[in-house]
Amino acid sequence: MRKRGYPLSEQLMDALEERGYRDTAPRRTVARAIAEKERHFAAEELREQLPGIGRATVYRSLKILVEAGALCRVLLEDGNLHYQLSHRGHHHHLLCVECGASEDLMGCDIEDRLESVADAHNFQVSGHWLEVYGKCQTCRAELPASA
Amino acid sequence: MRKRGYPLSEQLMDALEERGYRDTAPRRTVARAIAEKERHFAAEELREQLPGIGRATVYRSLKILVEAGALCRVLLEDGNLHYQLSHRGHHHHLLCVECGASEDLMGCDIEDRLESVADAHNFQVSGHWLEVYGKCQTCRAELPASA
DNA sequence: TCATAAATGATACCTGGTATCTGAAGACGA
DNA sequence: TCGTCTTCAGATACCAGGTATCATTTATGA
Repeated sequence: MRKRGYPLSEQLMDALEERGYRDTAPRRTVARAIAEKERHFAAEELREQLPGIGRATVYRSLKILVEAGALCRVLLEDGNLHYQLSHRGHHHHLLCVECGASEDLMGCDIEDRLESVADAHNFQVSGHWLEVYGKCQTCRAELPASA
Repeated sequence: MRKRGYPLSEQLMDALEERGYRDTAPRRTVARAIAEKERHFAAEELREQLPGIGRATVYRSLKILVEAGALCRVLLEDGNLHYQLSHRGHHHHLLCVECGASEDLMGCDIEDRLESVADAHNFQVSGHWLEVYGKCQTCRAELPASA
């Protein structure tokens, strides 16, 4: 849950401290860089942006932030794995293939539908992965060719 | 579409020939190995099973079989990519996390639901990726603990 | 302040996959 | 059946993204 009134990077650090992780300078640097991201990003992209921070540290930080629910993984259409700031709790993404924007899809009824379809196969659902690709509102307006 | 009455490996070869690929001994070997698979499998697993076939050949064969629609990719819960024989056409998988079985989900109405949810966000859907994880009928019967 | 556990960064390694290149094999017309 | 042309195969080098290892540094709490 992103809260207003204090910096996003602090919220990331808080999420780590809640889970017993220490407050260190490299982690703050990573958190600040992530907090400035407006889009989903690749791990390697983040690393290149932080030449002073070790590779392992960047990857470790991403991993624990995902565990803490502050970041989530995004699977791109080309199979690459990206990260983005997360509303905690289960949700999906509408990913724009034009501009890379991503919109969160929360509290939709796709889960219910899945459950009932799976039920019909006597299958007990424990999890799922869903990413939706397409064109966002802005890009539809800019490129109305196939709208 | 898998047809009855002639070997699956022949159907795989046919799918390749339809697309202009040649009928070669290594490809037949790969096709036969794939045809015997009852589960989704990793590329590397297939390769180890075929020590006489070059690494590149195995990967190339998988690639063109996917392009030809005879195989499809499966994203496992742990993020690994596997392959499995495909009913041609768009479908999803119910993947059992206990035994690895996978059931195809065709002609369900999840797409429609996606469309309408996306519509509400002024988002034009062009594609999606969906995998469903859980427990299949057989495993539910064997391990009724959390059924 | 100090002891201790945790974190860091350098680096080696691993996994899964692709690119390159040379020789071999299939396709096909004469 | 032969010759030619194209595709294919296999070896191997390479690459990307990520993890393991380990000596050193740092945060933390008594």
